Amino acid sequence: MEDEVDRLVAAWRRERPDLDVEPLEVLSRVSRLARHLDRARRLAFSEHQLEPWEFDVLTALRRAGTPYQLSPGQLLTQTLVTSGTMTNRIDRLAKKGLVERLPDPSDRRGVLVRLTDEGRDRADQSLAGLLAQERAILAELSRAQRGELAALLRQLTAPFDNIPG
Amino acid sequence: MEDEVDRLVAAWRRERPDLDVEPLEVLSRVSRLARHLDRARRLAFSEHQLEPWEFDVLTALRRAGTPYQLSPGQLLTQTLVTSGTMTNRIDRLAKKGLVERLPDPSDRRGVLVRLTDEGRDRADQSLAGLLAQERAILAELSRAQRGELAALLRQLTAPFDNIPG
DNA sequence: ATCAACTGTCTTGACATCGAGATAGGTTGC
DNA sequence: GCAACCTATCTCGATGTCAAGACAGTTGAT
Repeated sequence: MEDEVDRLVAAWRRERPDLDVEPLEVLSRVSRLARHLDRARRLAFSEHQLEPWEFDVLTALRRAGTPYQLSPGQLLTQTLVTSGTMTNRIDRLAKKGLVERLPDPSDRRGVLVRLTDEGRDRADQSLAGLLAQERAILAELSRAQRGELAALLRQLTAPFDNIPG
Repeated sequence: MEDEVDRLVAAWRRERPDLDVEPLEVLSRVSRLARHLDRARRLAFSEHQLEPWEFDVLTALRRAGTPYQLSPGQLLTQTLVTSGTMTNRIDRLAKKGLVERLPDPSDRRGVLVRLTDEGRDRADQSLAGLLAQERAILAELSRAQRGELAALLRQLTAPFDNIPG
């Protein structure tokens, strides 16, 4: 089945036959798929009155295990946003009572962000919903294909995640 | 090589062993890779004093071929933004002299957005830069692997691009 | 001890995006 | 012809994000 990127690549080959646009076959699909996923996630979370950015922060804390706390800095590397954005996110989540800010006992510059009980419940509930939706999207592929795809993507993400970028 | 998603999945398996989090192996990588790509693109385009959103619009018009014009509606489906966003983008590009707005002769509700000569040059210059950068990122994979990856991604994007979503 | 360099978090202002609704023009069936 | 519906684009207000810089606290070299 053809997709929008097939059309995009065909158009470039017509307009700029001098260029090799093969990289777009992979990376334009990654960007476009991510945008589609964002929209789908926004819809899935709206049942739980949660925004995608709230989900990202709450689940990062949930994954940390008891006592469900991380520094803003640790949250940055997991969510790939800037520090100003994270400060703002924590403010809003705190105002909603889903997290609380505690002083870091071992570094007086530092802060620890801790999930409240309600925050933990919201994270748990919405994760199940997200997984159901993602499973539906991935039903296009066999289990073996999903494994292959994950492995290929890992080769591309690993350099970003390991070399400090 | 391990990436951040491996750590994320391992954490969920420890914290929520009752859930099957396999979908995250694929889709969390797609989302994170897209964010990394955004940052890399922003950097690559800054040499040409161009923002990623400007690139997206200018190249959509460039791909259309002479006379390099499309309706705002056609630009929407290619760039996956809302109509309000597109109006705003066209306004700003027009103010910079990179596109111009013309009335659609066949539909008086409609508008045609046309690339100026300078807009076409900027699109052509920045495309070459983007491709060079993307090639570097994809050097992690063999040509055959890139082909496989593109094919697998196409299976996921095709439903979004074809069923009106 | 002290000073310079570094780190972690927050502040600020500019700006791009979204969603909902407004407006004007087109289309269809009767 | 005309009424009801549809479509294309734009307007507006709210909001989330970023980049750059401020600030307090920490670390390492001397």
